[in-house]
Amino acid sequence: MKRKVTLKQIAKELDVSISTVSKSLRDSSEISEDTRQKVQAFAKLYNYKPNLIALSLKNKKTKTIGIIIPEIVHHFFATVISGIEMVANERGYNVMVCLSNESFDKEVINMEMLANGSIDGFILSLSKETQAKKDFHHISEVINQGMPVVMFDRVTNDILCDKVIIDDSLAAFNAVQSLIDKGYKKIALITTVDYVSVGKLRTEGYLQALRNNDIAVDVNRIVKIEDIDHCSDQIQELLTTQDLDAVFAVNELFAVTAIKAAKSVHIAIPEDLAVIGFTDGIISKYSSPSITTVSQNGIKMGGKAATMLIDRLEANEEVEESYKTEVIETELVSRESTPEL
Amino acid sequence: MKRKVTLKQIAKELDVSISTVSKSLRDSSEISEDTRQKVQAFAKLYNYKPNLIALSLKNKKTKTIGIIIPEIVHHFFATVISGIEMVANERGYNVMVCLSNESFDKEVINMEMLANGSIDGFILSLSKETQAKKDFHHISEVINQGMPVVMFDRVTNDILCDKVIIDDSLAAFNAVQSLIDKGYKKIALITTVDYVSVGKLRTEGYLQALRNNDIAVDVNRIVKIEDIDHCSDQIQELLTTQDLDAVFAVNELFAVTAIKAAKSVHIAIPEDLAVIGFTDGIISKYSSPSITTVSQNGIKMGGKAATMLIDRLEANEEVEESYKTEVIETELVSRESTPEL
DNA sequence: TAGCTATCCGAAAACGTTTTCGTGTTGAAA
DNA sequence: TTTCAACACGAAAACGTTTTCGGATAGCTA
Repeated sequence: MKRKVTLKQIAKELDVSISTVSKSLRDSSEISEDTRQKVQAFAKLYNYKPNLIALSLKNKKTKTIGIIIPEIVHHFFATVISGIEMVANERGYNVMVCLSNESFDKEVINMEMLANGSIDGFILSLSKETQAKKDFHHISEVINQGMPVVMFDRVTNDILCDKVIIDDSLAAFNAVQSLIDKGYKKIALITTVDYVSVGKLRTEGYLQALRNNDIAVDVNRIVKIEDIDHCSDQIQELLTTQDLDAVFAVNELFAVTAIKAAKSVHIAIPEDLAVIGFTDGIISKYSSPSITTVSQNGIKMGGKAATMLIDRLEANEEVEESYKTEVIETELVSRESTPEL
Repeated sequence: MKRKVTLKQIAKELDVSISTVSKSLRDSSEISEDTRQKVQAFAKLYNYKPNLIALSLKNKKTKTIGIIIPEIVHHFFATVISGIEMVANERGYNVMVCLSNESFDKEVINMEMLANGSIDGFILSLSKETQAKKDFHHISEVINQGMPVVMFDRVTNDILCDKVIIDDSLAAFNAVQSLIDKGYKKIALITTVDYVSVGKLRTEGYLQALRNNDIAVDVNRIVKIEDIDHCSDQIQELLTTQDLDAVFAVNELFAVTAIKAAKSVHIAIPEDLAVIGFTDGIISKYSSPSITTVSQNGIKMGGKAATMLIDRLEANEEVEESYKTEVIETELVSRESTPEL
């Protein structure tokens, strides 16, 4: 077992000073060709690599990005991480991932943990609990300490920082409009409780689309799911009690659950009922029938978030103080679940 | 913007030495009650938190675990991370995640990156390319440097270290046996090319099950997928050219692709053809029909891997040198795709 | 030969901790 | 009054870097 070699050891071995070794390895012109070569050869032989922790301490830069997301077992968030990681790696950064598990407390703890020197900046998406509580002191705190933060998807207006979002409302509007264009009229909505920001926005898009087409909004056709694990019953009730020809679900799970619920009460998809979802996950793609969905492009979101964060980290001076909100365009991916009527 | 406060600043402000501040905050009995209280109050007021990077450098411990996985956009790996993160957090560790994207080079780069001080130990699953190349020098190197490594799922016998796996062969055997028990006889296999370790093992389990039940192995019923993105054609050909009553797929994607392919050629699932998969992902659960599958329990694997790693990191001495391989039990989750015949 | 410049290298500070050891003061015991 | 222990605190080293500055040597010019 040979431990990692340090500058000091090389210096001792070669009987020169630490400074000389450091300079040699960085090809400083201060050092003679001879010494440089000798040191470099020795370093190569012993596979010297500078200790990143020491560098972090010295430079006050860790070259690491902290990511805090509600859950990783969620295709959308996984794609976002993937996007972040790609850009980060390209630009010489690593990522630390923390999961809030939708808990406010864990979000706070994780942020405080990472804020104490471990990372240069945050990319985060709010937990449900945080959104419900509307308590963002932990975020404003790290921003106050001069640490850049980029929020994505689940954001809040209460915090001023860079953001990457999609136009949830518009995307929902377009989705519902596409149903209407295809001839559907009795369109139900399966959405989340209102405090989930994206759920609320998507609901608004749905309502707007109906209104724009002079379709009366029937509250009985709207079901708001509180507990995602037990949404099946509520959805089934919706499908059996209401006369519908289409369903707009604000996420993939609601969409596929609707399909399963429909099948169990012998409603044929898509013949009797069209279904459209949100978030382009693998379920929609591989479900039978495959589900038309609003694609969020997590890779792009993550990549954009990382770019914004790193750009800010590496901005020469803190001249440009203005925060931007990037809107990633969505795309309606047409699949089998929404044929023309 | 108030930057993070350091010991030095507190010391200066209170006109005492840095040592006194440090000791006061750690409740050392060396310091008088008076001074201690004064310092602690001041520290609290200014929200002092020790700089973790400085601690890492001093203690030569980062309290961070490095994770290297082939892909994060893969439900199984996401659950493993989730499991790791849970245990790690409980024991005061953070995680850094790197993705190899199934590339050998990126795996190597990531490992070298993290090995230079950023982390205390690795948890990793090999990329396909690494498995194909059989080049593990980067792993043995970090182990040689005294850094603990725990491998999971995609492991190799060429490296001695702690491992967490499932009994792929046995699990596959059980899956196929369950089909046979239900009366299926003409069972096809959709598997990967051989260099993917788990694919090979699962194939062996399939073969063993057939042999044990005196069912002749028909190579025409075995299809090995090279490119997962274009597996559809190969699978469709299998289904149309062979006379089958069941299919065993070594992963979820193959299983669901088989279902879609079957539907497209009007083979009814599960009436005409039963399907069983591997890896308990969301697709299997939400597919229609839902797919019977071998559940791998990624949470448990991740948790176990983290426990093993941290235990080793915190072992008093390097007394216990013996590496262990933990086998996580799998479970056959019965769903709609495999009714009794 | 005196002085100057160029060349090469080392000492030391800094980043923020923790910890060991030393030191000065105080009070009490002898 | 002397001695000693207890108490309270500070100096400094250490972790591994980078970088600034100063110093030594050599060769050259005047």
